[in-house]
Amino acid sequence: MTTEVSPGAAPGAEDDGTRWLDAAEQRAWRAWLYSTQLLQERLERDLTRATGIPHAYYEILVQLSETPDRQMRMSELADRCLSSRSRLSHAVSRLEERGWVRREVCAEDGRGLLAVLTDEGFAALEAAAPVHVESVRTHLFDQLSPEQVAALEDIGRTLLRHLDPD
Amino acid sequence: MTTEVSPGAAPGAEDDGTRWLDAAEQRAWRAWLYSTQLLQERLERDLTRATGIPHAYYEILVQLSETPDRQMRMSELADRCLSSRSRLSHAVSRLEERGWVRREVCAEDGRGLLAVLTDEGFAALEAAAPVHVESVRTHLFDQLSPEQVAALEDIGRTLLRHLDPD
DNA sequence: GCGGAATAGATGAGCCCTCAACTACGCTCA
DNA sequence: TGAGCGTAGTTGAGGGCTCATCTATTCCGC
Repeated sequence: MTTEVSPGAAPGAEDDGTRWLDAAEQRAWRAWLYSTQLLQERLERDLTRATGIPHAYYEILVQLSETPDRQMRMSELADRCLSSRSRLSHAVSRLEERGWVRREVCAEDGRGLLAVLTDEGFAALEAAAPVHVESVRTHLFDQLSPEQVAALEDIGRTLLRHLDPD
Repeated sequence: MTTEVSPGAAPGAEDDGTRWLDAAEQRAWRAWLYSTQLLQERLERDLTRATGIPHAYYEILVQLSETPDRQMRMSELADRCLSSRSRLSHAVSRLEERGWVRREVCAEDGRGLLAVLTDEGFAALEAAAPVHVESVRTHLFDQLSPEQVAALEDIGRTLLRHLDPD
């Protein structure tokens, strides 16, 4: 039994209707699975060790910082961070405890809340950004040729059209 | 402030020594980050909903099933699963509770333990495999051209040489 | 053989995430 | 105007992971 190849693929190749992976797909799958897992763990570890900020929280700070008044509705923030509402709610609570974000009531919609990036939060992001970029560069872009970078973008965009059609 | 581009990149482009990302790198980074995140979440959700098996546990069952006697030293299993010793130890405990794996003392090394895949564990893997392959095919390979699949393998291998030089 | 370093693995605290409720507010239509 | 439905966001339980720590065993040099 292998991951994605039929249990009997080598000898008998029974047909159970499953579209098992061929050898090239199997190799690509393993390469993607292992490289993304290791890269994510590496980036996460570099960032948290140096700054104490998990990448998911870093992403929240980034999204808020990119907005004109450094504030955003919770649900829009969740969408931009590819986060569930629940996850964002928990995360913003933690960021509030650190004093990096605060919640404000939303004037237009009594149900809504605004997440606001504080000056402390912005400072934390400014301190973390160079560390994180260096890590991304070291473990990703320094390893790839310009052609590979272009292919990576192409593949990523292709997958996003399917996974997140907006 | 953007993720990987200097805070002042647009107007002043101050030089603080950080090797910020250029526009193409920024696009590739976002495409990789979002697509891997969504794809992993999607595969994880498909697998756990249909079978109750998290992907990390599935990987353990796969590795054990690929070995001749369906057993392996804990530390080798951890290496093959790209897992920490601690993570594997916790995971095998959960798998033992389900009756899918059992631990056996290792004859050659009194410190060591063998993780053994049970018949129930093998059956669980056999049931889960078609579901998982279908998910991988639907969300990954059905979306990509053969050239993209080849590029994906190439990029993954390149990154693995750096991240996991064995 | 014996003392110290290295290796194998387990364990528990703490953190993050998911999932399934749950509250609160707005919108629509009779 | 108020019943019902949809939307915004929160909450708590439960599970998986990390990190530091701990025990047990083996290896190695003297």
